[in-house]
Amino acid sequence: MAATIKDVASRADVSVATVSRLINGIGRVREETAERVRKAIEDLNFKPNALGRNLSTAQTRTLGVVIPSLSNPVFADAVTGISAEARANGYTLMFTSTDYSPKDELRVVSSLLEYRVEGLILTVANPLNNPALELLETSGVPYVLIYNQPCIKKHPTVTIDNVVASCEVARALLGLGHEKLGMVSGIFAASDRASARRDGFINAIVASGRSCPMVLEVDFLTPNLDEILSPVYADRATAPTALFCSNDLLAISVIGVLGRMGVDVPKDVSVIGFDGIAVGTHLHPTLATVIQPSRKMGQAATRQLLDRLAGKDCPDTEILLHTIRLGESAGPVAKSNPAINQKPKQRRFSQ
Amino acid sequence: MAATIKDVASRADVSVATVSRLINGIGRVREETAERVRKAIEDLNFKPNALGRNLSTAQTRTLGVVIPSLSNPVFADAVTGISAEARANGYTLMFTSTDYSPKDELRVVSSLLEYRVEGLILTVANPLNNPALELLETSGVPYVLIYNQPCIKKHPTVTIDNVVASCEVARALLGLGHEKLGMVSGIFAASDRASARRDGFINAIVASGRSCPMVLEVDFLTPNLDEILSPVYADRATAPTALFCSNDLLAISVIGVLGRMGVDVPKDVSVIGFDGIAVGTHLHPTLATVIQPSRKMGQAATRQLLDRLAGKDCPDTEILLHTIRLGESAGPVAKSNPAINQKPKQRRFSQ
DNA sequence: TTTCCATATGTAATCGATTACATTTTATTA
DNA sequence: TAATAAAATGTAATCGATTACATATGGAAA
Repeated sequence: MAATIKDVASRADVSVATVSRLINGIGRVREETAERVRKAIEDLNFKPNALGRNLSTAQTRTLGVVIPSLSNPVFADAVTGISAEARANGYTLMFTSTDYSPKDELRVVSSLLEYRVEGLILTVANPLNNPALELLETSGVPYVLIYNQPCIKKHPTVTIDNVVASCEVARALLGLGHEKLGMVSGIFAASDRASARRDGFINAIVASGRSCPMVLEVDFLTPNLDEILSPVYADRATAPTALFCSNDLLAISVIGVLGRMGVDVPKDVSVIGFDGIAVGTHLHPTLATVIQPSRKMGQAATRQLLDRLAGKDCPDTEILLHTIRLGESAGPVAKSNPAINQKPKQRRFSQ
Repeated sequence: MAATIKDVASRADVSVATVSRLINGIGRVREETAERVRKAIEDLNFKPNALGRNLSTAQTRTLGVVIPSLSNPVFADAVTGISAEARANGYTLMFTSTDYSPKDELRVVSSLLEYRVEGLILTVANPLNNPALELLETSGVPYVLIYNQPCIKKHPTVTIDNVVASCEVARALLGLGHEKLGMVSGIFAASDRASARRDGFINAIVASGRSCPMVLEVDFLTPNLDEILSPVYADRATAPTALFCSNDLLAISVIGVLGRMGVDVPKDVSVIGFDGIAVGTHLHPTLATVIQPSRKMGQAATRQLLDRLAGKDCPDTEILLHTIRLGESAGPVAKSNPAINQKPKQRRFSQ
């Protein structure tokens, strides 16, 4: 099949050692010989077999990436950062997505370990009592979590402070005069981020002396947002005038659904998301959000992983800075209350 | 470091052959012995080293994926499809993005070949005279293009018919009564898709006896859309009443920019995109577009690649069906032409 | 008990590189 | 020119699996 180093060696009439030395630029090779070898490589269209090399050197120069899904641009952005930083350092990625399934997490990590990735970057559903992470710990292969919340287990993590950011969101909305706040969130069980964002949001509101805001939990994969939001906004007098959504995609959907219900954003309701995905800046109105430096996060995680591989010791948790962007979708609360509209309504409270 | 098959063998007091047989379920092993070996594997936390296995079997069960960018959800969706189909067949992905740089294409393909991926799925900037594809051809490793246009070189390709789809877009817009059509496109040199979409669009219009529409080429990475669109829409009497954008992200940006310029979509101008990314359905107005079955495309490409690996022969070009979605962003041309720019008011659509 | 065969297990070559060490060739110096 | 150092190259073990083939073991049939 493909040419091997032996084929090259015999064609150039040298030993495999000489070919190897030339390929890797180690040791000296006479220019005359080198020329012969180069020609043989060219002629045979030889590419060194990374399997042989890796087996011999016990280095694969390969990193594993495990994320829930590429459908959310926030992960895609992180992977872009990881990919760039990895390639800049001569590493190739073995990539897998888990569709938010913990069972897949374990299977996938196990498979990556067999391929002897030198390290892994991952986002898991929940880092607490996570079998995949436990497997990683016993295996001794370095890894870094991104997006996940720091937890008691002290997994190496690069992330932002979701709780603080969500507090800031609450304060910003209160600062705009909103008194009736609400949160629309993805499933908490599937995401420690969503939980942290809820906690920060609620805490800030409660700390300000107000009562607990309405929290709507929606399954992001099959969103029937209409059904959930329309009863709430049937009575505008009691409905929230500002909604915090646990991620930008959700926020965009919420704005769309509200629009179709005749509720204008931001005139009637302010909406703010979380993530800072690029498309948000192009919308009209532009999306208010918490910007995570996703690409940089991927880069930083890769950087840290490479440092760990090099034996440097790194802080367990690396917190990157977020930014709040008060886009056009969030504005001051409307002065006057719209016409009263009474209808029985049902709400789903969480927590 | 990590336990090897030898460690397991000596701990279970058997030969490596027996361990190997047990792991792979080949041949017979006495239950009593099997139990000892299983225990040793458990005790040592042994994971077979894929490098050794692959070297010996000359199979890596690995596929390479090369795409321009994950920032466009259309590629992310395809990768999702690839990932799912690959995993279902026991394959792992080696993933790389090229940032639309042909130089990176070659480098990256070369690297994947060294890792001995069994096949590749890729989207390149331009399949004509592409060094990366030439390398692939001489190497004999099977590959399948996705999204790329079929060309003279007969590369195996899974795609939709961009030309036909764009013709349909033109006809649909004409059918809505629009006479002044325009196209906003990404750089043609960086994408054979963009070129094909332009060609189909223009051809259909010219074939209908009308003159060539306005075509605006914009650099997608640093979009100064305002500067390009505002002179055009300074004079509404001559400006296009319908814009075809070469992809959805661009269409979303265009709608945003128009909105900020006081031009309402779809009342003043209809906008239709291309790709069918998920977020488009959640916007208000929902995005009119050409839906590519991206996920399915990734799946089909993987399927075809596996078939090729299995020695089946496949058609060079596999064309999947697209769908035109006339979302709310495209509507009938306005009856009367506003002589003077007027500020848009609250929009309200039913259905 | 002996023979024979199926089953179970072991031995050692192999995959394609790297690399320590040995050996040969070339250049330098006296 | 011989002695010696430096440079160039070769030999063979090694990485961790698989697997063809050889051998050992045990039970059934003769």
